[in-house]
Amino acid sequence: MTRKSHSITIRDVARQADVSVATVSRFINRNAPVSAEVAERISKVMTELNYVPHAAARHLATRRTRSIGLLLTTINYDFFSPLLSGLEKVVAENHHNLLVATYRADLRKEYPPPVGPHNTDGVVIFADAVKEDQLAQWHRMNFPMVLVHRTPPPHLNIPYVTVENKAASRRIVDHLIEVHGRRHIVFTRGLVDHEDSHWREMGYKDALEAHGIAYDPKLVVNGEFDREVTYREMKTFLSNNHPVFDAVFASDDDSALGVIRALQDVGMSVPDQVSVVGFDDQHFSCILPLPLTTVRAPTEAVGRAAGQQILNMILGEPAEQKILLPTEVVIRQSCGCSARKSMPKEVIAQKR
Amino acid sequence: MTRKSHSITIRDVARQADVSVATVSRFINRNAPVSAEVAERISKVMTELNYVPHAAARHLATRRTRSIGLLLTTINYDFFSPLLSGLEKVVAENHHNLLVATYRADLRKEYPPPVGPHNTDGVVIFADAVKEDQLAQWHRMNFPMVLVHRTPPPHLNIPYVTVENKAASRRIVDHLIEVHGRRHIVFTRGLVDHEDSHWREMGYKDALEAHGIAYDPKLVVNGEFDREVTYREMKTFLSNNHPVFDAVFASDDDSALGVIRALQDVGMSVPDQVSVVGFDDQHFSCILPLPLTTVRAPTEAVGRAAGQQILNMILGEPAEQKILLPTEVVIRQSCGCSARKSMPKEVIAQKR
DNA sequence: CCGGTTACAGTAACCGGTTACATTATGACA
DNA sequence: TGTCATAATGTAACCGGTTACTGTAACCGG
Repeated sequence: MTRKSHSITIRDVARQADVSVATVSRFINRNAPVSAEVAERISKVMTELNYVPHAAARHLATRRTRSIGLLLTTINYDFFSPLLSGLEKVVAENHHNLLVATYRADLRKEYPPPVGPHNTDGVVIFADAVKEDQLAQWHRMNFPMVLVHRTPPPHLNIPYVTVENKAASRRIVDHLIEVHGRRHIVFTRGLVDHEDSHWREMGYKDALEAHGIAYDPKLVVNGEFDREVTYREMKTFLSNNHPVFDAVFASDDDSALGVIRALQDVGMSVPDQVSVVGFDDQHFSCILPLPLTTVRAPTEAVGRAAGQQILNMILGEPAEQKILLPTEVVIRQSCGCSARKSMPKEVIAQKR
Repeated sequence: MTRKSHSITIRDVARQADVSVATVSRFINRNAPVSAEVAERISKVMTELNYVPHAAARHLATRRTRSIGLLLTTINYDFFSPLLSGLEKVVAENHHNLLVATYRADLRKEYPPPVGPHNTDGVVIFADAVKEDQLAQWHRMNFPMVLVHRTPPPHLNIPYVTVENKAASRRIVDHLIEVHGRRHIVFTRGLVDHEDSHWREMGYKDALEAHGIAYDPKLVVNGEFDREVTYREMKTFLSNNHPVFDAVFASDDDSALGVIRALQDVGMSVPDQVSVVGFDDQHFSCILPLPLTTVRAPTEAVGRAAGQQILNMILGEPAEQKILLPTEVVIRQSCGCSARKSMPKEVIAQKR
């Protein structure tokens, strides 16, 4: 209110340095030669006046915001920490800003996305944070986008970066079958609209089929990538008369925790009676009482790659249509493999 | 480049709806009466044209960006996930945007802070992300700021929100002394410039003094709030001839992990020989092989409070000068208290 | 010495909104 | 009926930068 805020402008600098605003602008942006003498004068006045160019004015004139948006469904989840970290790093290195926003489904009717062409030069979109029609519209107007942990809808060639879900899921379920002789494997599904969940389930099915095991929909439990939900659903599963099972492939590490707890509740021992494996290799997975056998997803690298991509697109340089980062099965003990006697080395070595 | 981007402007809408730009503006901002008939027309044209006001133009005209900045030293740390989550929630609820930026010390010489008055209507500053002279300058120009996990320098009455460090540290060290009879307690210090670390050390000293135990600087180890650093420093500590000790108060949970690993390396048993306690109650702390006795810091609430504060300041409403959120000692097993037989309930119940 | 290039600098239009001020129509009230 | 408040709308200046266009002086090869 009444922020008269005699903010000092480029004209103040120009006047004080006895040059034109154009010259000051050129000096700031180094996009045209300025004599050493004048440069010196401008520079001095700028620090004297503590001048910082007004971003909005610059944006308006250049039609570039130098900021990129990140659209998430939620932040409240450890998973996003490395993603954000990787993204912010490359965005900052390239002198851009990062606008982080969530766009929950219930807001979609009433408001347009909080970040978009009006706001940013491009956006990174996680999973199903925005709907297809919005993607299509932005695509039509050539607005730079990179999808993360999802693929574009058909006929929209929007670059995306995600991780190898299916093959790794296949391998970790193979491990359960081949090494531990498990044949009745529960899958706790993630969020239904989530491609990660879909492909992890595909990998699961693949593994079953490859070993001549029939897919039994009764062995699939909903978990929503959530520890608590998975716990509840597993309890329900266990309290009804359920098919025999001897292993659980949880769609992520967090839900694996819910699974383990539910099993312990009813007195089933992990990993002796039931092997449990997860996905993601989150920060906590290696330091659990029963270190989790899981699939390592390079989430920080996903963030970096997405940042690199969106910056390329903004600069008009070519972007990869598809970046699929490799994942890796990490054998620990929750599947039944032998225990080490102390906390694993990686507790320490693991990059934060 | 050559993004001709015939972005549709308010004048396009005005022309098509056969009204003036002022009327359209008034309709959009609902800050002056517009006849129902005209409103209808404008509304229709707007959706037809898919018009979204250009943020920069609006910012320039109103001198308000409707976005608030968050300045961190680093993101790569699970600790920030709940902070961000809480902050983003209230910022979004109040129709503002969140600009997340890191400002590492090595950038400070060369660049001004990536977020500031040129960019945002106010900033939330974590710990020592910006230096005192910068704080002073912003304060002088009345730029809204809220400090988080730090207090303002003397004579700058900048509102801050942080957690109760000293009293809780005192209590958890009391616990070590009174319940477990420990009297030779190592403290692994956090980052030296970090107030949290400072006050946690003060609480530690208080507890010692209250029990007539002399403070021994040889029992203080540097840890920098970092698992790996703490591990290394503890190893160094243990390999030189060190004073006898029977407990460790780590300045945060992450470093407690490093401590435990270092102790296990040299064959000391936790908690039998040495009690270990931490601070923060991070997401993983309750699911460790040895669940950590620690102090719960309400980090998500800190984020929410900071958001509320900065929004108040921006709206010119009064802000609390100081918000000190309570912390709570959480007794688990790493101090030597009795174990429960399965994973603690809170693994499930804990809010994500 | 001349035409042409280049280095350097200034003027002013423009980016797309907001809003102070002006204008007209309308209804209320004395 | 004249006065006044109010509703509804328009005109144009302004926010603080960038940049197209223009101009001058210095420099260069012939």
